[in-house]
Amino acid sequence: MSQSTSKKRLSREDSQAQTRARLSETAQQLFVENGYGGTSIRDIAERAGYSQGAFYSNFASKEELLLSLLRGHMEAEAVQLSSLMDSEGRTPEQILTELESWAATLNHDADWCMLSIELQLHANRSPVFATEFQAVWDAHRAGLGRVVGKLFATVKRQPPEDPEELAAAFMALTHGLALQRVGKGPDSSGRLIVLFLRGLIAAAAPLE
Amino acid sequence: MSQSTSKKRLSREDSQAQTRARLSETAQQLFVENGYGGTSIRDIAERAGYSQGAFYSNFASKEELLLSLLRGHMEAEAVQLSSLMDSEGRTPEQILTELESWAATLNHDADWCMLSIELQLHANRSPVFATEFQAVWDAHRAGLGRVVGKLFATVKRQPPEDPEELAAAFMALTHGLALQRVGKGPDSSGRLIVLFLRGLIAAAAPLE
Amino acid sequence: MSQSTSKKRLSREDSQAQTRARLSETAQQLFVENGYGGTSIRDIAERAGYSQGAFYSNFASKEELLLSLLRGHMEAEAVQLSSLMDSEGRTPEQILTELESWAATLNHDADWCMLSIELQLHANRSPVFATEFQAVWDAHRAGLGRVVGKLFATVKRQPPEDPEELAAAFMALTHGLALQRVGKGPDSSGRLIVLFLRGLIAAAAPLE
Amino acid sequence: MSQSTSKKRLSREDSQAQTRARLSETAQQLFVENGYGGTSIRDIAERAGYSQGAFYSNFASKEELLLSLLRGHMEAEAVQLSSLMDSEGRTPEQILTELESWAATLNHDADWCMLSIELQLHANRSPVFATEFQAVWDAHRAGLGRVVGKLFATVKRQPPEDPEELAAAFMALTHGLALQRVGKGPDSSGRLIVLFLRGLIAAAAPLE
DNA sequence: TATGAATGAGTATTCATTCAT
DNA sequence: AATGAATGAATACTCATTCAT
Repeated sequence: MSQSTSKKRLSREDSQAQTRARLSETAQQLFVENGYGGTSIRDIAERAGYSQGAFYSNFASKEELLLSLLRGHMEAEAVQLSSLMDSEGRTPEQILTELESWAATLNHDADWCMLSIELQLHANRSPVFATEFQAVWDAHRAGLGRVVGKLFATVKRQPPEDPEELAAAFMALTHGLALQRVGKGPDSSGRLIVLFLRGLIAAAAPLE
Repeated sequence: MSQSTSKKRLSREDSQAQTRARLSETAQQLFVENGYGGTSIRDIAERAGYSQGAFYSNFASKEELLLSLLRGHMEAEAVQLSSLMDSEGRTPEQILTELESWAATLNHDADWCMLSIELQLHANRSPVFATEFQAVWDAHRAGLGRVVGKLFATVKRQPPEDPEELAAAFMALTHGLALQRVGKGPDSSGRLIVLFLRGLIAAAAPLE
Repeated sequence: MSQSTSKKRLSREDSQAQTRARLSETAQQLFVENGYGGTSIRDIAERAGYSQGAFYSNFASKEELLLSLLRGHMEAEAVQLSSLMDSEGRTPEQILTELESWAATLNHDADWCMLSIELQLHANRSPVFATEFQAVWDAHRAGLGRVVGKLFATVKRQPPEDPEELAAAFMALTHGLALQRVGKGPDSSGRLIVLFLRGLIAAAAPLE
Repeated sequence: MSQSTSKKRLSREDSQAQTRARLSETAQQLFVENGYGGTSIRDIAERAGYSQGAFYSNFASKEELLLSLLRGHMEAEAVQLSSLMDSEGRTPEQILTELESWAATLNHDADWCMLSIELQLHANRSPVFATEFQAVWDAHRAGLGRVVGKLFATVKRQPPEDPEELAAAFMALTHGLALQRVGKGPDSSGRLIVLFLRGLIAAAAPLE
């Protein structure tokens, strides 16, 4: 009578999904605030309003939780990249505008960016984590690289570097700026990426 | 009897300075390897070959040691920046080459760069540390900003952005790339900075 | 409708009996491998292929399960002892051979023996358990004591000790040897018991 | 001035030795009472009147403490065995009496015996521990084996079994009886060992 | 100045057990 | 009857820090 679509009672699955989601969310906040190493499972559970045991009913370990966040990260970014790529026949100006708003969106929630830094730092320390991380990272880099390559093709100029390397540089710029910015002013990485890209195009040799 | 200027026996002061130096050095390595939070005072003391007590004879706390490293950081960078600035009458090409080698030097010891990231992360967490850190950071940013401004002046172009902001962007790029690179290939931040700068110059309006 | 005597579907009772049997069996293995204290209910349930809840549907607690194993133990041993006792008119040689094969059987499944040790250890710690354990133990000791007494009567010699004490000593020997033997060579307790018994007989005074 | 032989102040070494000794002693009691697995480091430290950290200043882990107890065990037993062996020209009766008092002494402190069982159980579970344990065990077995061999030589009889195997059987008997006896009556293992030995001698063939 | 034993709060993780489904 | 998410206390062990030597 009272379960299924009711708002009061959640089915067991939904209830666990909720617990898991709340723990994930809280963990993400805390990783950004205090770093991965500086965040204890007790902190996460307490702040999310659960027992420590509840954490272990949902995640096998702290690292597994980080991996789970990484996967969420990956999915969100894949969505954004595909919207940068899939529609045809845009002008270079349109592509640049979209790139700028891509960076802005990514970082409007500055937390995403700091989390990304925590992920990178942890990948540098845990080989297990590094393996999964690398895959996500490479995919992302390749996706953004294709956008950059497409931009140069549209303006009929030769990219002065492997577009993937340029993409990696833009990601690095974004992360480095997030590190500087924490809690301070607004994010300028979108604007700077566009500025740099315009410069590269201006200095690039025409195709052929 | 046997101390003072002898080479065998160090004066008490020198001996303490040596202890302090060895602890600092070891701490820096460990912060880079394992992060600030991931490094214990016991680790530092043990790896440096001292007791934990020796650590507390030289530093009031772990954070005080980090501040001490920050000051060393600052001095080293001030030296490098001043050598970028002080000689007159260079061609734009020379300035770019020097900028490239500046980035290369800074990161040839990639450790410096990762330590810088640890410093930034910790500044985001400890207000006490943040204050001291900000001063150092601002000075550095201003110094590098002047170099960038000088470059645009030399080529008689209008910088497309406050030179200090560009300087911050290059530092961000350098840090972001260091994060990506750990343990992997060689550093490419110098090359990329020069590439971006050439682009900006190519796209910049002439002065007046 | 479709259960009762069918072979495909077990009646609800049979199905629960099966669950209980599988949990018991698995628990016994694990107690032997890791000790009573070293075995968690989760381990038992998981290895048996059930949930933790299923455990609590069948046993009130871990100790209750141990008691259940103890009762199984008791029944099995009672069967073996009665087969040592019930047939009349055997020669001493036959009795000794049977004793040897009793020990061998008991320990061929060395697990029985290690479980017995775990039971004893736990009885030393839990008064509740000790009470039930004592009853089983005493019955077993009396039964084996009668076998020993019968042997001395058959050879018309005076036992040099209360036959029950001798029986307890043989059980102790068996357990002590099991403890030494774990995972190693074959069990020699049967042979040693016979060796010692022959000695006692050789040294014993004739009756009257 | 005031340290060294003073009773009030212990030197740092002595003070640590005392801490270590108290922790060892307490641990031994608790291992006997609750088993190795059933004893927590918190229990040990609390009962001994120290912090948990003090435990880790003295022992690297719980297992290392067990190894330390094992070594103490070994030394104590070596002393007892050598006193069984070294004086010449004893009658068989004297040797038997000494064997009886050996068993009695060993177990007068019944704790030793239960500890020995805990050691054996743990050796069956931890390969690291097993290695060290085996060495001690083998030495002990060989020592007691020599005593048994000497006894048969003295009475000019052929031992019906490798004396070392007989020795192992007596140790097993002692341990098995300790398991039965906990908290109950007095130890009878010395008496039983002598009884069995007399029997073996009575049944043994004369030397050549 | 340097030592390192000791502290007490903290770490990640596992436990037996409960209870809504 | 069986499930498994959740609990809260316990586990072994590490931490930064103190202080008598």
